[in-house]
Amino acid sequence: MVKKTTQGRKKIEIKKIENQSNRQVTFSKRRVGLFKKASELCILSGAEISIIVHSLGKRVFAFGHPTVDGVVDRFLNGNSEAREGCPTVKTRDFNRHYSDVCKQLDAEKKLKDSIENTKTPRGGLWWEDDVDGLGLEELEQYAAALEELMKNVTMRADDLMLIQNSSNSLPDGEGCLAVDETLALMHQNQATTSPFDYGNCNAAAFGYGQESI
Amino acid sequence: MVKKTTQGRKKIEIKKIENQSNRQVTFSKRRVGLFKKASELCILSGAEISIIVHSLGKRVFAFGHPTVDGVVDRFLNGNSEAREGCPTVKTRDFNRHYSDVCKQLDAEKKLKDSIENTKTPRGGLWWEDDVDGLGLEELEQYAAALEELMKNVTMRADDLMLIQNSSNSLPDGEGCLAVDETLALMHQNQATTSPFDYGNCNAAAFGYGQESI
DNA sequence: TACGTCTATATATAGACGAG
DNA sequence: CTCGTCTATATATAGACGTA
Repeated sequence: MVKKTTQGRKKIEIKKIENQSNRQVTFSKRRVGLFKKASELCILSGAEISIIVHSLGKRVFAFGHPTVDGVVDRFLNGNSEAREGCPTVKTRDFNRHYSDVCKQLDAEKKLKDSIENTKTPRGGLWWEDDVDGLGLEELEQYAAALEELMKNVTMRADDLMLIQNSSNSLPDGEGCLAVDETLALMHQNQATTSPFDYGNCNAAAFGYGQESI
Repeated sequence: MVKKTTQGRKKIEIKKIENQSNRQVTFSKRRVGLFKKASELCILSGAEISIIVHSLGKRVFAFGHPTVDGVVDRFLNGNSEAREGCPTVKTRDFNRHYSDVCKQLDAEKKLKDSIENTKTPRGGLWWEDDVDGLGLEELEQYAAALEELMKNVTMRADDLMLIQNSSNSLPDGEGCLAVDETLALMHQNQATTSPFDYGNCNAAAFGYGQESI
């Protein structure tokens, strides 16, 4: 019987791996692990997750959850009228302009989605690897997803400003009531804080060299 | 000695947790775990990662690696001239328009960054929890980050289309050489495929109800 | 060089509780 | 309810190899 060659998993320090080869391997393995975790979280808790990983070199990996489409459509074409009547900030026309691009991308995306779905029996989830250089379709989808998130954020920011403004300039809130209701419906507030501390995160030294990762 | 109350970790099936309470708990725990993994991956492999998590209810959680700023500036103000001379698709003016918004957000973000950094000694990493309802500043930052990613994606897509176009309409690529060089420099191609299979991912049933998560 | 596989071990975490 | 803590176990994965 030969000597056991593997002593099992070794403990490693969480700091940049200097050995290029090891780093590449670890990156691959852990990326898979991360995506798997994300997948599980999605399924278990029903959350919507998007992960974008820029490797040092050039690769872009992305993970995302089920068609981020319906929400987009709702936001773009749906009940956005309720917000139209109120004095919003400059983000509004940005949103409007954004709609056009989204439309275009959505069109292409929808087309490509059918193709993608056929070759991804998993259906709900889509992952894209090595986006640049190959997947124009994936990029479209990826972009659309980001846009959706973006819009969400912008909208929320817009909302907050709106609230802020209304409470400042017109404390009575007359004429903006509808919006406030919409907001309350969209996201009922619930403040909590959860501080994190993942060790020496600041120790991450970035070197944007021409690595092969 | 009392009877052992915990039999340790139990195996669970990867499918949507029906029990609302359990789901919430699992969501929190696993989200932390996911972020930690991401953090480790960032540090170990020196990658740049952004994670956006939309919980079912309204919360938005985000994780991101060191200031996604420098890249933005480079993309916005920097060497984007090389691309100006070539026939690009409609995404160009979108980018331009986008710049304005980015500028504004960047301005506010930069201001808030200093504040944020003071209260986050980790420096490199930033996380935002419970964005809506509280952090207008965080929203700005979040939005800016998304925008950056968005721009990356759009740009890549743009590039791909450009390449595609040039190879279609002008196979010789005359006049677009500079761009191709830029592209090659930006991301030297390297095609690989890594298929994934994380079990029954399609089993994820989404219910966008008014849950408390 | 770049990945699957194979251990043995380092971690993540489901469930149960206790504190707000 | 919403979270930290505490086990005991389910997973992830660092190294080492075989393969393409």
